[in-house]
Parts: sequence; structure tokens; C-alpha cells
Amino acid sequence: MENMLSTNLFIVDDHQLVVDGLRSLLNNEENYTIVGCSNQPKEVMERLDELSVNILLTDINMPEMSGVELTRYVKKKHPHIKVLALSMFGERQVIKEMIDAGISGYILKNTGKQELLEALDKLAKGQTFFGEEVTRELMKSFRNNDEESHLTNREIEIIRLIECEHSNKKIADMLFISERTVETHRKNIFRKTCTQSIVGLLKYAYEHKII
Amino acid sequence: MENMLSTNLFIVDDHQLVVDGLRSLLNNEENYTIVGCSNQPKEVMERLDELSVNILLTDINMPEMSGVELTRYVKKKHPHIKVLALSMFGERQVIKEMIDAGISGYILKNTGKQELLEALDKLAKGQTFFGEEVTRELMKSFRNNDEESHLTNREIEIIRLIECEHSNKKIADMLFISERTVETHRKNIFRKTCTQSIVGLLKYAYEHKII
DNA sequence: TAAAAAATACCCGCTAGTGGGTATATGGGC
DNA sequence: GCCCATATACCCACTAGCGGGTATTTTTTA
Repeated sequence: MENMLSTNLFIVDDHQLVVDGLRSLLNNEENYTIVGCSNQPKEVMERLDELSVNILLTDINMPEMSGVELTRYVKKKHPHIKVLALSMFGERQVIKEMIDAGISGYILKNTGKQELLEALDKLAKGQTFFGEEVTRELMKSFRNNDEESHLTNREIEIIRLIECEHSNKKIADMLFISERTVETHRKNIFRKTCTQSIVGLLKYAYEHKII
Repeated sequence: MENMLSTNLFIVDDHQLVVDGLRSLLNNEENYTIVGCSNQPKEVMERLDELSVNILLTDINMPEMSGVELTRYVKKKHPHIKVLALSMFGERQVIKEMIDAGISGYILKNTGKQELLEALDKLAKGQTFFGEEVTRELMKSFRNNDEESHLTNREIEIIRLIECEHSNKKIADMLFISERTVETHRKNIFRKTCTQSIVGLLKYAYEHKII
């Protein structure tokens, strides 16, 4: 019996275990109703004609038809349906293709229930959701198109001081500048390196031999 | 003309440039009065008998007599005098010996004026002060006496997740535990690895092949 | 079985750092 | 002189993380 207030989900994955796992995860969620499941993308195409589906959860690697193709079909034939892509890995190229095809969200299969629910919530509201690791892969994608030479000398200097575990205040003292300035440099560094945390920045710095 | 309210300093370093530099730095500080300078530790011993000195700033590497020996002498003959050790490097062994000898503070010569003033302020109040890098060396000292095997499996797991740039909340979700628990694990990890920041921890983890 | 270690989880208080943004000064190139 | 890049520095709002601590439960060890 469909609840008029809940979001209707359709799950497609060539692995029945994944399908069952997702069903098990979502069965007690009162905001969502699973109106269908399948291992066959072709079957999905037919059943979507008969069902009222809000969100399609789809694997991206299926032998019969890829998630990219399925997404393209769905967005063309049923533009109102949001597509949430599921994958074991966050390969950059695939993410990009799925985005081009029109997905609204992308999460990895190894994420927790929380992130899945968060994604569904977002999609149900018409928003988009890209999990952490997916976002990180995207940022890496942008990052690889930049040259390290676009970091200024000052910024490199500050990265090195950060690696020495100096606080912003300490760095400011050492460089005879304001702490506010150090913060601004940090912002610029994060932006230029497309990193989102000190951990990411450190890894970037090691990879690019800044340190 | 000595100001009764200011702290009397005596500077000893075999390099006149360092002495002059410190004098220049401190000459306009109204809380401090430099009552004497010297390049000769032996001379210091004599002059301390005649002067009212609150804090002795001393180099640790002097040809005539090491800072350790001088400190021992001063603490024995003039126990009220606080000793602030100055050094180019933060060698672990030397730091330890100076501490054993009775210094109240230790900073590196490459630190900024701010840290010097902070150190003097602390010593003037009867407190101790060890600069960042000195503290770090001390922590490394403790750290090297520990085996990595004292980290539990859970803690290692969390370190790896931190390296993946996951937030505490995200880690909690993934491990099905409370965010409070993750925080506690982090505290324990910092304590066991004797690190004080994520940067230090990351470096530790790479060095010890945890990641 | 008792003790120790590990895992879990909370309380409280606080701030370093960050995201969003704006703006000015300086130096170099054209 | 203009434009651009870089360096400097601020405003505001906010919170993730951390330091200090306590405690209980579960698991492991002897």
C-alpha cells in the first residue's frame, strides 16, 4: 500500500545481494517506499512506464546495460525521476559521464546508512548529493589540470610552515604578518590546490614535492 | 638606572651578534632591563655575584663552558635565577641535559620576538616555557621509546580513516559508533603517539607504516 | 574467575580554523 | 597610466575538533 507522502524508490543492480541489502536498509524508513527492484536495466525501462517512481537507485556497472545508458534513457523518458548512482569505486571518468547523463546523486556502496539516507533526502527535495569520496575525486580531477607553479612563493612558504605543525598565529609571528593574512593565504591555498582539509593539503604537498 | 619593577636579564652567548641582536630586541621592552652581557661563561659566574639578575639567557654551545655546566653552576650558586636556554637547534639529548641542569625555559634562536617575550614573561612569573619545536622534540623523545604495537586495532583503523580525510562524524557513521567515541579514540591516539596535531599524527603514521 | 585492556560514550568549555566575503597597497609589465 | 597578480588584512558567523575529565561495558588475558 503506497503512502502518498513517501518517496517512491526503484532499485536496480545486477547483484541481488546489493538489492537485498538496500531493501533491508530502507524497509523501515517511513519516508521511502520501494516500489520495485530489478537486476535487469532493460526490465527497469519497461516497468518505469507503469510505476510512479521518484528516485531510481542504480548501479553503474551492469553487464546488460551500463548505468550511464540507463540514466540517459530515464532522464529522457522520465525526466522527473531523480537518479542516484551507486558504485563500488569513485572512478573519475565514470563520475563525469554519469553527471553528464543527468544523475542527481552519486554515492559509494561502502558508505554508511546515514549517507544513503542523506542522499535520498536531498534528492527527494530536488537537490543533488555527491558523497565525500566522490566529491574528493572530482576535486582531484580539477586539481590534476592545474600546475603546481600557480602557487605563489608565499603560499609555498606557508605550506611548509603548516607542515612544521605551526599554528596560524605562530606562522604570522614568524613572517611578521597578521594572523588574518595567514588565514587568507590558507584559503587561497585550499582553493588553488583543490583540497578541503589539512590532510588533503599535506598529501598534495608531498605528491608535488613542495615539501 | 634600574627600574625596580622590571625583570633583570643577563645575556651570555659566545657570538656577539646574537648578544647584540637580543639587546636590540629587548632594549625597548619596559618590563625588562638588561643588566649585563658577556661572551664568556666564566665571566658570568663572577658577575652574577655582584648583580641582581632575575633571568639568565644563555646559549647552550659555548667553547669555554657549555650551557649545561653554566646552568648547573647558576642553579647551585644562585637558585633564584631563572635560566632561559637559547639554541640554534633542538637536539633532544641537549634539551634533556639542560632540563636536568635546571633551566626554566628553552627556545630556539630562530623564533620570533613574540615567543621570546612570551618566554620571558613566563619565566618572570616563575613559570616555565618551552617553545613549540622544543616541545615537539621532547614529545618525539617519548614517542621513540614506545612501540607502535601499543596502538589498538581500532585506533589504527581510525588513523587510516583520518588519513582518508573523513570527519569524526563520518568515521562514526562508518564504524557505527558515536562521534563522542571517535573523539575519545583520537585523544588516545594523540596521547599514545605523542603527537599534538593532525599533521604530526599523519607524519607519524607514514613513518611507522601505519598507512 | 579476577584483573587488565579495549571499546564505548558522555559532560563541559573553548577556540583555532574555516567559509563567505570585501578591500587596499604594491610591484611589475605593457 | 592602466591592468593584473600578489600580499596584506579585515569583517562576520559558525563549528569541528580538542583539552580536561569521568564512567560503564565488553573483551581479553593470565
